[in-house]
Amino acid sequence: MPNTEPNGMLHGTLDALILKTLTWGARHGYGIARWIEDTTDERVTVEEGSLYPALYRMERRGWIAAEWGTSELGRKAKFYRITPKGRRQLAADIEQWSQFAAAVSKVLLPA
Amino acid sequence: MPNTEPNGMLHGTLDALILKTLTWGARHGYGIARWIEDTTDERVTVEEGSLYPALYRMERRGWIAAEWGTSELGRKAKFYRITPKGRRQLAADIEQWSQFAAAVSKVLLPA
DNA sequence: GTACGATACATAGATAGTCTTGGCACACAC
DNA sequence: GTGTGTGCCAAGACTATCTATGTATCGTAC
Repeated sequence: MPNTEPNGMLHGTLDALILKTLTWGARHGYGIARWIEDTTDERVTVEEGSLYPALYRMERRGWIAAEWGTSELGRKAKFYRITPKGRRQLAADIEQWSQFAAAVSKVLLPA
Repeated sequence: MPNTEPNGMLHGTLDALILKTLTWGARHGYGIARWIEDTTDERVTVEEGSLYPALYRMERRGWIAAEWGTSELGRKAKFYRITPKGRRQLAADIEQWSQFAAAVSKVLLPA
């Protein structure tokens, strides 16, 4: 029974998830969302109304770069790749997530 | 070097952190914030502008109950305790956090 | 005697990001 | 010819956090 993630828990982690996805190669927006959902067994879902604003935001900040191309199924699609600046951001985000997740778990799941 | 948590990463977890804190006994708002920061080695900080609205919200929802009393230092303070409804909510929140954190870590920190 | 930091609560407004909903376009299967 | 999957986009609502500020008391240092 997937979809354990309802409210705004993605807050602050969506960017990192997208950046990390792109380290495996360029992908279009739709493909990014599918990949994240597949990888998390549908426990993290990415709504399109969250995905595209996030992509614009990150492109504006220079973390990713976009280019129009053709999808595997022959459709017009915009492909994103991660930039060097994006990789630095990702590294910082991952460090931050690790610290934060460990801290929260220490409170919520004490031995 | 504490304070690794900047932006709105607390989103969706603050309630659970507060509820969990109260399972160790009734506390006033200020004490809750101090306890969370101490327990996480200052890696999670709780701003007062986030704390008090959260307490009101949870009281309104019946997850916690408030009562005026006197602090350890002899000051007037409002003490909160967790209700049975709050305990059920906490259990659900913890389950949700575990699933979510595991899913995100699977993406961000692959072996 | 006053300036400061810690304790303790409270509110207003800004901010930011996600979610809801809807629309467009194409392809394929039934 | 209808539905489902692919793919993009935008407007607005929503919600929670953060910033900033205010109140008040107390102890301590100067």
